Amino acid sequence: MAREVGVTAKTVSRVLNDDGPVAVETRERVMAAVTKLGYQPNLMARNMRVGARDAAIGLVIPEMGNPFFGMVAGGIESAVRARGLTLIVGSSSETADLEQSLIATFLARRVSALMVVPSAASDHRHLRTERVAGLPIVFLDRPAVGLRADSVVSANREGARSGVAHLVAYGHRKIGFVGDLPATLYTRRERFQGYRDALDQAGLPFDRSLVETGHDQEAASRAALRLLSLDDPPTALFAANNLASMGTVLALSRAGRRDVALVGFDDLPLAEVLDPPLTVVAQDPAGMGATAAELVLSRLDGDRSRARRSLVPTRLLVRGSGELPPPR
Amino acid sequence: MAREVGVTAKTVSRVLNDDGPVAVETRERVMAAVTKLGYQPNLMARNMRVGARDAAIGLVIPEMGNPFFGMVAGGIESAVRARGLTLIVGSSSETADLEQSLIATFLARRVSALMVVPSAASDHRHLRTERVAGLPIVFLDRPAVGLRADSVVSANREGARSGVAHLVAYGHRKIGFVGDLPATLYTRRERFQGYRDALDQAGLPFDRSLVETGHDQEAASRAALRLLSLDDPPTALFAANNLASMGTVLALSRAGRRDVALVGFDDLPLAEVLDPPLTVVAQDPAGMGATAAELVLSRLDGDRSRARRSLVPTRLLVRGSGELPPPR
DNA sequence: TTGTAAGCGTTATCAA
DNA sequence: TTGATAACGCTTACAA
Repeated sequence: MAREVGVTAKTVSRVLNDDGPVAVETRERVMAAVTKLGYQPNLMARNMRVGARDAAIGLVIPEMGNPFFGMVAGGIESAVRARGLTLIVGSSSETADLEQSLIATFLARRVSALMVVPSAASDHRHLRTERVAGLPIVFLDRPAVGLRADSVVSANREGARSGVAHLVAYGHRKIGFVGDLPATLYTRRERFQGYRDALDQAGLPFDRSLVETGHDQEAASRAALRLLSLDDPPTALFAANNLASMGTVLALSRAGRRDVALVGFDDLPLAEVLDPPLTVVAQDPAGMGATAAELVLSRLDGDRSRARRSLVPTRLLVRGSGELPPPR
Repeated sequence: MAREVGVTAKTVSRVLNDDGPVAVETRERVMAAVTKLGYQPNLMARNMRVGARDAAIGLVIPEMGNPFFGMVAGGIESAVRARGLTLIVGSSSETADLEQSLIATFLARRVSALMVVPSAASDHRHLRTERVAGLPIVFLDRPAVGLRADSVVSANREGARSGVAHLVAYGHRKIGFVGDLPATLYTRRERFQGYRDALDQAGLPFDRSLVETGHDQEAASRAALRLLSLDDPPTALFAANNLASMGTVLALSRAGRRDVALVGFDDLPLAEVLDPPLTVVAQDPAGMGATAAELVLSRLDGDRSRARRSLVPTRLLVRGSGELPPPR
């Protein structure tokens, strides 16, 4: 395009890429034309010729609106920015179909790497070809299904165990579990295991009726209310994710109950201001993104070691709601 | 690539695009090879040949972690998904430089449209060329600077006015303003104007000492505390964005003050559970994203009418904190 | 210091 | 129904 202006064709390329030698006067004429025409070299053409992949990382998350994934994306982006990589994000609405088609789009686009927060029912066998071809693929928050691949997940089980053990340490012997759906979801299962671990370690019996489930804030709220209206209700609750926490807080607030202890998994913005302030097992979403990004970068740099699972530690933030003693 | 398998070259293209006539048997052989090799046509090459732009929309936001922008992105994405467009997101960290370089990357990538939440100090004159070339460009949350272009923004001024008028209606005559930084930011200025509008309409004097500022939650908290410790302190506060709201709530909670009325701009997740529940002027981030997306789509469909500014209405959510009367 | 030819993977055009 | 050829905008390799 800019070749109309000066006189040449590929000299422009030389100028723009600081490639071969260029006469000062030529360079200036070219640059002038470039700024005048607002010329932008076509990246697609360049990549195709060079055989390079698109300088982008494809990220699939279940839901854009969820701040947890927003912070994950933020962690990735800042870790990756220095390398000139941009982030392409798509949301799967937690469905396997959309996830697949997003991944297909990313692959057709020849992204440099793939990062996926798998939806509940998805399967990743079809990515084997790409994996062996050397495309960096990292799974976030939940591991891959049917594929050995890198993954970065929270210390869900240990975190949940510590949260529940905290309640046990304050004297609770009947502790309700408010989980999300579907119950087959990796994080849900792991955190549930942590809950059981804590009970086992304390020699407390597992009571199936103390487990309730809700897939959004309102449903979680109802789930918490069901637990509280049992004949022999729990004296403490453990909420297994941020929506469950919010729902449970809502339920307690509506019921005017300030006597029920509560520990939530995942931190909330105003946790400190609640009454009582909310004790949580905090995750580190930005750290998770950054860890995954570093893993991807090392893979791009040629690290071919075998797939690893990275565990991002959680932190118990003691604020009040988890330290309420059982009534007596 | 798949041409090794069958016998042909561009017949594959015919099959994959349902183009010319293809023998049933040929089609089957091709499809077989495609699935066997996991073949994905190279989108970059296709776009280059067809002269089409990349089927992606470039979105620049100031901060990934902020749920407000996450919801905006979500609104865009779902509105645009049906058209087969994907979303490319970059964050500018609220700096003009990064914003510019992100935009340049998107342009080099030949995105089909550009959506920008401008950072505070940026200027968009350089986008004129693209605009006149017909590239859809929409500014979100804040309008463009130095460029006539489509924009979709909240009804900041009217929303703020109604929030402050609400406080006035409950008898307050000294109302503090907790804003964010920089004070030159469009949303900040508009909401401040709304605040003044409400005072004017009520015949209340404007008092410069009742205006304080903080650029994050902690700073906003300190700002609120400064207002409360004035000799003649305000009986009500208006917080001009979500961070300011959270900081103010924090300050009131720490100071144990339940007697100060508060209206926040932008809703918060647990607003309902706070004590007192938080009255807010709610924005509609997902709606904002959807509106912007529809604007872009109509532009892509050839709508060349002149640039328009779309105002997304706000909604006053009455919950308690804004209805506290002044002490007497 | 600059130009020429070729080719990246795809599709439009025309011929077989 | 299929193939050959050229072209999209760029860069590599080599020649001028």
